Amino acid sequence: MAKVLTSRSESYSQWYNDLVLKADLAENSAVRGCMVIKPYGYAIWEKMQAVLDRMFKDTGHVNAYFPLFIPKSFLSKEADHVEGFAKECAVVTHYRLMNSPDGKGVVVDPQAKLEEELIVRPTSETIIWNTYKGWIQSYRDLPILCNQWANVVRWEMRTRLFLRTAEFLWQEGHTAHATQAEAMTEAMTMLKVYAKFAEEYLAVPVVQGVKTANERFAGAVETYTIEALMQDGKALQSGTSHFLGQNFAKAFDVTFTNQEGKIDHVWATSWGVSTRLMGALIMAHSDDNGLVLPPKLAPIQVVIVPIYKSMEELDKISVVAKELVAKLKAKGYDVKFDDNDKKKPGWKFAEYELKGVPVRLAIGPRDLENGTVEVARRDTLTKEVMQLDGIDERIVSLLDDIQTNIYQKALDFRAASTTKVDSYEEFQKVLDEKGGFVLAHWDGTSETEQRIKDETKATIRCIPLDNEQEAGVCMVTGQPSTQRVVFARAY
RNA sequence: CGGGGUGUAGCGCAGUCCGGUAGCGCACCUGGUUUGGGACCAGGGGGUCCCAGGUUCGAAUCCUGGUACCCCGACCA
Repeated sequence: MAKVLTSRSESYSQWYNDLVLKADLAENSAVRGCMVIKPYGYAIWEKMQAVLDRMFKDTGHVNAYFPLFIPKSFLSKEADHVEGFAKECAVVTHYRLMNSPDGKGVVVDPQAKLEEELIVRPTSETIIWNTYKGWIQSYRDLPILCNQWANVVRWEMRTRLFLRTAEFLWQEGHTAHATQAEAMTEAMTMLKVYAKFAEEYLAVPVVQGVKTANERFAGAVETYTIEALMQDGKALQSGTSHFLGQNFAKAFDVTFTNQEGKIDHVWATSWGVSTRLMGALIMAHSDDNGLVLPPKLAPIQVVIVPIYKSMEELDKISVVAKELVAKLKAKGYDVKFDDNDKKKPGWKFAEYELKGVPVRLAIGPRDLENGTVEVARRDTLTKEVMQLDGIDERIVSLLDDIQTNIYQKALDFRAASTTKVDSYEEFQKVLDEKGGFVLAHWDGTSETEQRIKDETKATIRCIPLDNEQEAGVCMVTGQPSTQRVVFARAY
């Protein structure tokens, strides 16, 4: 088979770049740091959106939409928040262009300078809390459980398709509550939603945990995260849920009258996942032949390739194939019968492998004679001839098997890539030679965490929820510690 | 934002050192033979050589300045 991808062993990052481009997921655009998500890639994102949106609705949330632009003054109201985002904000300063005096093209009209500059949202807490102020008077107005699907802009210096782009798509939930406990429960609920989505749909096992102060979202009291492990041993933060306390309520003066008639600030959360999940999906499962997609999110779940010599043969195969397509579609699956006469079967096989289609069926003259069909599964690259009769039922269970199998594979990989260490020396050795999650004792200080980051490039990904308590000493300072935390080099 | 590399047909590249008016593979078009793992033969079309200046009789090639992408750092989801 012609090799179209750099192999993972040769260069993991090059493999990733090749794969995103060759599988037609996305490409770089004319705008620095911004990508074009191509139809095949966007179809995966749409499936993610559909599932997540359902999960949000099922947990009581509603969708709304807030402006792309945020008055500059809003951003500076919460001190930590502005500090966290100031360095990567795009700023709108003018609202009009004019013909260039030299006749070549257009220039910004200096007359059209904005009174107050507008920030292109890097996240929407500020504009939303400014809005919520008008929505909330009493505890009867609470909770507010809004989500928005939107694009945001963070002016990154170095970008990579899906993993870090200047503009990306995401959803951001913003909730307002009467009590601290309720807001905390909300942040947890959404973390669990993300974990469930990652594991059941992306087929990516995740560690749920809380971030350290160093890694916390700017403006949050606590940041909860789901951390996934990629095949190269690096961690990928795949979703975050923040307990914002009363920070934004105080910054935007959002108060309410509680049941006792007293005025209090509102409690808040925010939570989001982005097109970065595409990166997690790609890097968790795919191989040197191309994408491996979990059936639940694959745009095409089953493809049927006819093998034929004459048009008469194709016609006969089409009858069988179209019948099967109808059956599977009736069961809710996305099926494609590729009767394109311009491409040969071998080409199609390679192409659908590259694009990660979970199940490929081939039907040729031999199958018509024998009442069979060749079934190939993408995850294991194995083929089997099965009876055509009842094949739709077998495909349904096969798709389930594949979904389970790739999750199990990722889970096994994570187990094999998780190492407990008790000395700083061993820590560094494991990071360099093996990678993955490294569980170690830490004294709980930002100084030590920063030192480890400076010296090893590894960060604390999270302190797992329900973490096993275990007396020990910090591997760096020797100070007492009550539990191990998860370290890794990360994307 | 620092260091390095690369921009030549849709894609991947050679040509650049040593200046003389652009080539290879794949893809594309036409015809034929093919079709159970990226078919073959024959013919054909396609280029402001990243952009802007400069040097020169002449620039893909030399000089200056931009710009985009890739890799490695710093920053971040």
